[in-house]
Amino acid sequence: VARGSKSQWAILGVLTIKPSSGYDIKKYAEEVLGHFWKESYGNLYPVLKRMLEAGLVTSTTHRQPGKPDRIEYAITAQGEAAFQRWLAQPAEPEKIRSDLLLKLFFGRQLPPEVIRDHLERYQKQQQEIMHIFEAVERELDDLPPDPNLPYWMLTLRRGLLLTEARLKWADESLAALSSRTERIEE
Amino acid sequence: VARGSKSQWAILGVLTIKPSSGYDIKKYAEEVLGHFWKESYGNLYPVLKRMLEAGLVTSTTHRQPGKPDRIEYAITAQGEAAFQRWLAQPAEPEKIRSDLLLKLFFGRQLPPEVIRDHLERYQKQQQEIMHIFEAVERELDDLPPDPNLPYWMLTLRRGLLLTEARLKWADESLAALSSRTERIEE
DNA sequence: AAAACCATGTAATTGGTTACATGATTGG
DNA sequence: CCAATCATGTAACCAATTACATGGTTTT
Repeated sequence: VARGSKSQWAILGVLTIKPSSGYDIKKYAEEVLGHFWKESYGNLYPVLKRMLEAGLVTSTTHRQPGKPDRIEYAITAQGEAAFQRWLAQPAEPEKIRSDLLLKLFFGRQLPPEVIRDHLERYQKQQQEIMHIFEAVERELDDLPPDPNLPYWMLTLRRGLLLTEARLKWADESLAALSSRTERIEE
Repeated sequence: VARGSKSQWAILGVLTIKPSSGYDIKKYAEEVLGHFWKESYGNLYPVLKRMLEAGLVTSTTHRQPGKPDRIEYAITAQGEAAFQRWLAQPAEPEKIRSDLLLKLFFGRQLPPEVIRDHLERYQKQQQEIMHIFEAVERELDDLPPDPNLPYWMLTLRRGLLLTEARLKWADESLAALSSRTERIEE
């Protein structure tokens, strides 16, 4: 039954909250899991089909005149068991491949202004992300008590702390860059 | 000429330092770029061949009796130009997909001990990584002056700051978990 | 004697992205 | 009236991993 599509687990996770269509799942992934998980339709729909065949989910089709059918998926007992097993297993380390770091590592071959551009662009991106996190934090604080809340907070906190660290790094890197180029221009 | 194999740029980068065999490049990637870049032989060798055809690199074969031939690649003027162009272009945002965060997000469905395991495993990993960074930092400090040094420091600092943040997160998450489970057992 | 290093490659598979195709409904 | 939302899917492509295949040399 098992086979390693990561997407599978994200999908099952969403379905433990409530039955959803492919569209719903994508939306949930974007809005809620967005800062540590991405899904694309081109992968989502085929994976859902395979999961259906594997008995991890069931589907019910709702006719909607004019619109395409809405296919709602729900997790099965088998799916729940599989999800539980996966949850308990050690997480795989993330694979890292950073375009930006690669460029900076070879940065000597680049004029300082371009390095500055790279860093400032990154800084701006991280600032935006930070604003989103802060907004989400306020939302969660205003939420009615929910047993899931502590776990959502966990992932949110990680986002906040990492983004903070990235901003700190960008700041200090820009500062270091300035002091170096000034010295050269003297 | 261009085409989007990320590996390509890492390879060209290494070759700007000195001509190398596939084996050398892999080693360099592991030892030096390791914390933000991974390469596998299964990708490296085919990509090198394509780059040869595209004129980005040249190759010279050294016969070694008994051993397989050693094929050394060097960057061409064309390769250098292409690398420069790539360096100056905005970096692509990293794609994020965190197994661990996904598990924690749905953590309510898991007994607290298992969550604790996840976090402690992560903590241990990050501690090890931290030790490596600290060792590298000392190495770089002892290095004879090199114009590349500031840029290497840049990437190292990022590793340090991010790992620090991850450790902080793990600590505070474990603490939060303890206080919650204690309350339940009272 | 075993482990680690040097050295290159192929084949199978996966896991996923992007672009394409279609089109009604709702909200500003 | 335009943009966004709802809604599903396929085809082409691709990058990259893993496992397999081979085998001598150096270090512990």
